[in-house]
Amino acid sequence: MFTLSEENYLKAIYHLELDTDGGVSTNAIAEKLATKASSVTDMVKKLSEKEVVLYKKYKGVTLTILGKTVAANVVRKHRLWEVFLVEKLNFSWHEVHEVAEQLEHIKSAKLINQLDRFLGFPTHDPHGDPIPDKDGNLKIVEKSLLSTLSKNESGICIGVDDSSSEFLQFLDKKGITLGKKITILDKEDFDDSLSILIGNKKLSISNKIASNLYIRAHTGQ
Amino acid sequence: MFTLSEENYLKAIYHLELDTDGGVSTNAIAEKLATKASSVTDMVKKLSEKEVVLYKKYKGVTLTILGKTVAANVVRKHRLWEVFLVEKLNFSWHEVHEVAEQLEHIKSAKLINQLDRFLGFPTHDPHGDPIPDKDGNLKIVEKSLLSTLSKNESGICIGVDDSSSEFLQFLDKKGITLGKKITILDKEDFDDSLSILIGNKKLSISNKIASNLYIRAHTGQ
DNA sequence: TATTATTTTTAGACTTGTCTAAAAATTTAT
DNA sequence: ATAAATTTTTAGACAAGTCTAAAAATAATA
Repeated sequence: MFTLSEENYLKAIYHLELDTDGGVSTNAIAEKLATKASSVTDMVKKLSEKEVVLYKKYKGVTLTILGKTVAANVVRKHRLWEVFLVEKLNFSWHEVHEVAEQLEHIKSAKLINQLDRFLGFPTHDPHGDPIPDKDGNLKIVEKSLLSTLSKNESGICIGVDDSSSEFLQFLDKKGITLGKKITILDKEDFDDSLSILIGNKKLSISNKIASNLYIRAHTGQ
Repeated sequence: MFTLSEENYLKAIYHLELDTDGGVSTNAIAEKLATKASSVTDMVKKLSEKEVVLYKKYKGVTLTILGKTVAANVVRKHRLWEVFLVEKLNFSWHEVHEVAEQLEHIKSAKLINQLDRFLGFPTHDPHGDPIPDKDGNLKIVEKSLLSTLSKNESGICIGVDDSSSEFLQFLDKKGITLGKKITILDKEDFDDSLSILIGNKKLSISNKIASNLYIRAHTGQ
């Protein structure tokens, strides 16, 4: 069994490994968890003894198969609870993270399996991130940033890169939600801003926004 | 804000105060929490400084108004989650306690208010215990033990005293559930066992069982 | 390659909540 | 009312997880 703190470290390493090649550095973990490098070293030794990470001094850490499974399970719980909060308890997508951070540590296999069933076995959380299955595997969807599309191309909005509360609230205000079709009407060379069609509305969005929205390719019109 | 441990102490004292006159003793708290008296003394001092209990050395503790509010809120959360687990996730009433012990410590006012609404503002948990309202008040129902009824009297089963997993599973097996009408057909002087009518079934139950079932008076036939 | 800068680890300390063993207070019984 | 038994508190220790400051290893730069 793992403590709350251990689970948080495993989750952080799990997320960091996704966009790092080679081991995850002590400092990267420290920054992600808002803690000190010395604390990370201590914990990483503990996790290494528990055989959930591989650790070589000064060389960073990687998750073992076991560690990856544990971490994916925490992520699974986090995302299922987010779905619950949004679908059943009328939370907005920018309100769920803080509460899900607590709920993800509740220990009960039956609870999470029944919750999964109750929610209709969802595959993605409210931010468009995939929900790992019971074995920790997640279905990869080929996705691209909205900013990489060309004029007249279109796609379905499937997720966000930056999931800060401010950004999510901004999207709410503009009416940009998951599942909507977005078409590039025009690209402005001057500042890389975009003119897009979403639903039946025309919007102008900055490149910064477009670089934080994920799109699934959408063939046909 | 209170730590998980502090909340558990407050909840224990809250429950113990209900059937104690005068302060709650150190040993009673220690027994309830399966800890040592010396640990209780330490914690009680801490709680006293936080002004949630009144504490006089060697004289036991009582909750302050603030302490009672905090404790009642933890109990409220525990019981609402129990309702959720049984009504929405198909848990049996003997499976809910352990999970609710974890869920009761999740901190989010919105979460618990929305959960309350989602469940239809229930007044009692699956064991028949009342759910405190937002201010910590609970509606008292005049209830009596089944064992105190006389021959030919009847009432509605509204709760259990002993909520151990074994007892609850026993009740499941016998078909004794909350809300059912129970009529005393006969009382056996020899061993104080009872012959009862529940639904359209006749059952013979021991005095021990009858002393753990709460009944609300039921006028009329 | 030698030196500087950065990253990582070690060493020692602190907090929370717990424990054991012994001392002090209270209660019970003779 | 004094002695014995019980309860409660104190004193000191320990584990988990964190921190600061200093040392060691690695990486970057001249």
